[in-house]
Amino acid sequence: MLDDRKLEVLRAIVEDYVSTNEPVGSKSLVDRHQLGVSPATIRNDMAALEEEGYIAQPHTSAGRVPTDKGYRLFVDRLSSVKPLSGAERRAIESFLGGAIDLDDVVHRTVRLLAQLTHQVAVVQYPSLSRSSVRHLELVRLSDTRVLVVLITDTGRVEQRVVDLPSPLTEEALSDLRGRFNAKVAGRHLSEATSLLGDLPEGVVPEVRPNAIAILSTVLETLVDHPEERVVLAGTANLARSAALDFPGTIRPVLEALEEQVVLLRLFGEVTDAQTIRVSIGGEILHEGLQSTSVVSAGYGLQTALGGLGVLGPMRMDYPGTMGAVRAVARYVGQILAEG
Amino acid sequence: MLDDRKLEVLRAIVEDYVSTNEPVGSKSLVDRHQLGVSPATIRNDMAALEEEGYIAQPHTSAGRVPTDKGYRLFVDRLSSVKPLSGAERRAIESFLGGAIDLDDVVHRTVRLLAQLTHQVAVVQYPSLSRSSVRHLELVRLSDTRVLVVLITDTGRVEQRVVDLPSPLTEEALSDLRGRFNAKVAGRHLSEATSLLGDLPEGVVPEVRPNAIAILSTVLETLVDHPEERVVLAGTANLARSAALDFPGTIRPVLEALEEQVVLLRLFGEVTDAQTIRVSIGGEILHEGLQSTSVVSAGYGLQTALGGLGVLGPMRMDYPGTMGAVRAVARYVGQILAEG
DNA sequence: ATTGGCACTCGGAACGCCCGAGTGCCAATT
DNA sequence: AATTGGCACTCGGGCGTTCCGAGTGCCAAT
Repeated sequence: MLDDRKLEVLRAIVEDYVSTNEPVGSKSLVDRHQLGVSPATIRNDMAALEEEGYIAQPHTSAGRVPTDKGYRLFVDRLSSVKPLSGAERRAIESFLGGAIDLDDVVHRTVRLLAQLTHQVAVVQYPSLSRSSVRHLELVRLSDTRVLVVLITDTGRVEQRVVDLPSPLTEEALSDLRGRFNAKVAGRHLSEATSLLGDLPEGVVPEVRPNAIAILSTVLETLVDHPEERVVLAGTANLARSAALDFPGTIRPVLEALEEQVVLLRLFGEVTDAQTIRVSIGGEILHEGLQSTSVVSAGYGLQTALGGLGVLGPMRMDYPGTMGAVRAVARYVGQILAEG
Repeated sequence: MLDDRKLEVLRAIVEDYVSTNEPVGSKSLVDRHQLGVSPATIRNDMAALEEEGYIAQPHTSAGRVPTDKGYRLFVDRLSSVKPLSGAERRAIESFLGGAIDLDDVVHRTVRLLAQLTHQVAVVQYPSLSRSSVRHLELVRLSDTRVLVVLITDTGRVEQRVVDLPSPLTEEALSDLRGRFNAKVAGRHLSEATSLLGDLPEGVVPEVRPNAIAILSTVLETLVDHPEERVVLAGTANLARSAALDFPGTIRPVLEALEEQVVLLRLFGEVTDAQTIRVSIGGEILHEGLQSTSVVSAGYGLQTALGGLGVLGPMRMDYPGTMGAVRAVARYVGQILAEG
């Protein structure tokens, strides 16, 4: 049904529409591309493409615009990820290289991504559940209050204050600290539940209630319900083409961006690193994001530590954006592995 | 020059314009307010107010709109901070009460503030320089790498990895940890520079280079150039009245909101808690924010730990917004003092 | 000092008009 | 069967015109 030329026409339509933001007609298509046929022929092809649902006209007597389905076909079969230029690669390297800690890495990454793609960038902190424990510190605040500080191999630091059922000496705390670290240091956080299960049994009876209190805080808040965090940048980029690309206002988009839950679903559901995912328009199951697209990837060495990517209007330079997201994801993976 | 009735007219203009978003004319003014005089009289007063620069007409034959100067007079002399309703107070209390750590307090606060005021909310993390040290932890990552973790009384946790000039044993590190904490625990971070200055002299010569390395990291990154952080929420609120309140697009506003430096200048320059500051339109020395206003306050017990507030269009409910900002700042101060 | 009267201004909504890009269809051509 | 030139048709959007009314400034009267 769709011969090569029709596909070529679709590609041309997508490319032209992305760059001009105007419905593209048969005449301008043959002018701007070497298709070797007349406008009338293109019109026939366009009618076929419209029949199949790849393109649509905003109104009669207007040019054609790609539909969700059209963009999807374009991304899947008509384009390839566009590698970054050498200058861009070097810029990424030097910009991310200067980071001093995890917060800094994440914030630099998100700003970089926003600047490279001219879209809204989102970066998830390395997921706690996929990190391992570097160190677990217990700090005595008072007789009956202890600060639990968990540090992961990716540099995340999580802390909670625990109110103890009974006073605890510095020595007993020291002992607990040793026991905890012996159990979990270097281990995956997801293993922690089983590893720590029998910990209270080892300590002397008087300390046991305190050990349990601390343990339950660690397990509940850090292991069972780990807090996932995301950071974003470049929201101003939405306003650039707002009137053109978003039906009424950009309000619903901004609202969606404020909901961590939504962002986590869009960018956090990654399992393997390296793969670039693209979600287009209606494929995104969120009301306010029906006219946006999301390009996301996991970062990390083999298993993904977290997700990152960008969100922008459907009318987006997919090859370029995918290239930028891929490149940034790779560098971030590297950097986190080193640090 | 400005008798009582003229001031009353100005107040009425501001109130009407804020609620209707339309230039207000002499006729509708006497209709909506009990001024006891005729439209013609009001017109004379308006001419005087315009002469003095408190109001302006968008174009001939239109109603009047308050100028920056008009809003300023309104805020300074014609309005008072509006206390929150009991329900609102209770909502704040219960919402902020559930926070589990500093991150949570800050994020809840900023969302709460955005929701109460329907504006963009900004909250600064407690400034490092105004916090005191709760604990300084040194974690040995390898023979020559140490992780420095600083925990403040407000719950902020800062961390840096230090590469050591020579290997360091666990015992030596323990010794250093003790010395550091003895010096600075409970002390103000701003005092740290002088307090820590002679620390290396106390340690055995072999460890001294390492002590200096750790010390310099602590001083440089945490004391001399402390990282100030801000969080924002409610950017979607900008889009609500975007077309009405912002000349072209909201883009420059969104851009300004992405610059930490700008936000810190607007919200971080607070010295005392409790005072509510209002900056209106042109008073804000930033290009993109000429048609916005900022309501900010410091939070903390007596000296401010940090700043918070909201940013919105100049056409804003100042009394209500100031009331919300004040109430939230107070609660946050309390909560941080407890935790 | 206040007020009613009055002429004047001007932005914006409503209307009609026309242009041109773009389409679909069809008969002719290869 | 695919391609093409020709042609009538559609319709959104730009443009000029008209019209309305809210609002103003000024002035003479109170």
